[in-house]
Amino acid sequence: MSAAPSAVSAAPARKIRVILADDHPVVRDGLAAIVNRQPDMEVVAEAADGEEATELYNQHRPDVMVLDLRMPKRDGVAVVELVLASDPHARLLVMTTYDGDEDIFRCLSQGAKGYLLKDSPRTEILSAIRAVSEDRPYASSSVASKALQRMAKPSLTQREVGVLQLLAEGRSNKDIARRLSITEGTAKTHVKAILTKLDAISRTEAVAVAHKRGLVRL
Amino acid sequence: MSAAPSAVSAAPARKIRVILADDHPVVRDGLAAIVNRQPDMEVVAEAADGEEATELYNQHRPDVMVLDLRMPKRDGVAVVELVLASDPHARLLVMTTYDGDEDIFRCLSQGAKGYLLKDSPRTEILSAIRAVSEDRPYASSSVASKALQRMAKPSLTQREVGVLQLLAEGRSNKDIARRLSITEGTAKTHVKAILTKLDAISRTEAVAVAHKRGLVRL
DNA sequence: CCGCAGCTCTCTCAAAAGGGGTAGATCCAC
DNA sequence: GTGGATCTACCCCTTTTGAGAGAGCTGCGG
Repeated sequence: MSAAPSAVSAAPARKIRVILADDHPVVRDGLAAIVNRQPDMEVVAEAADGEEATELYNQHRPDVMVLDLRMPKRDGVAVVELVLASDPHARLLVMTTYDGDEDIFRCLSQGAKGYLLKDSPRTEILSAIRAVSEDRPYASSSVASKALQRMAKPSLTQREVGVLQLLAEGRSNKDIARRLSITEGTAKTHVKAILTKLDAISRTEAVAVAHKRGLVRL
Repeated sequence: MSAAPSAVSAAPARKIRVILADDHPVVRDGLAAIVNRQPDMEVVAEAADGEEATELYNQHRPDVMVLDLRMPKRDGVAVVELVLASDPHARLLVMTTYDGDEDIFRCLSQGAKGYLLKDSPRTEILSAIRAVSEDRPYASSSVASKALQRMAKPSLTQREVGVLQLLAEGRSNKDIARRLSITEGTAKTHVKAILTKLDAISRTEAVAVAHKRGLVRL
């Protein structure tokens, strides 16, 4: 970044170099088509999974990497972590299908510069890439509002997330206790805390809420 | 189709006319890029929702329509039904993100010619389109095996599906009974049947199984 | 006409879940 | 070091759930 920081405004000479990381070939092609249609952008590499994404980032050091949140081998959160560890100035744009995925916040708090929904219109995708390439943060409007809502709501502790995961698999309190090596009473205490925090009446409702918020995986 | 049925093998003159229907612009662009790269295919229209898909089909009468299963306004199942009602020879290729979505089977049994996962490689997508355009059925290998598994397993009755939906929302038996205007006892009977058929011990586990199998929506 | 599947309703009983409160042990931050 | 959050564990009590077993009613197909 000391080598060529000269991004003088009226200089369309240097294109925004983009890496795409998504496990769906169709999505990669679609993004590539959209990006390459722009005179000031170019796709320099494509990754089909998280490992590849990390490697290709280090090989190419692009201006922006567009990252799917859910990928084989290494998910978006892990890629963000690894890439930023090796390049603290990396500009990462995280993309996901699901609105309300809890992992978005994990990515953003770890330093991803932007967040985008997969069903966004082309113009929004391009705005996001431009914003992130200039180191400006970008978030879908729907996410900005969710972020606020989320702040208001109490977050689950680590233990509670663990219990919730088992809850979502349909385990009983007794079963949860056995798996976590705690007493059934303690398991019930955690479940009660989860119900309160998620504002649910029953464990089943808690699981429904957790799915909606992307707190657990399918 | 009586006008020009002459699809003599060595006649690359007439291209396979394709309509794409998907609510994600990125996916449409990706599919369009893949299809238009082929010398013997062309995209003649794109739809962003189910209503548009139905209209455009009737306007263009393409050789193949590639349909996303989940779309705004009208989902894949409904589009398949409507299109086949107006054109019983329509060749429809249904596409979805989720493996194991129960609706696939509904589409196929209603007459969709093929099924495809969104994360399929390009070659598979093209094979599927070619197969369907020639009126040959096509299904991802993973689906073929699921179809068999599914046959073996007991299917839920209409009522049970309704109860399961409420179950997945976290409703209690009493609540389910009220909403369906039946007694709590009857609700319990249905729930018990669901537990038996899904091979679950608790209602929460039943919901987990239902999610895995795509029996309920988020 | 009979049988079967689906939906409804009833009953009993044991187990699980949920709501309330209390409290000791850590660990971390102010 | 005091306070707060977290994890652990326990108490009592009510409600809900799940298992088992019947039984009446419909509508459809053999």
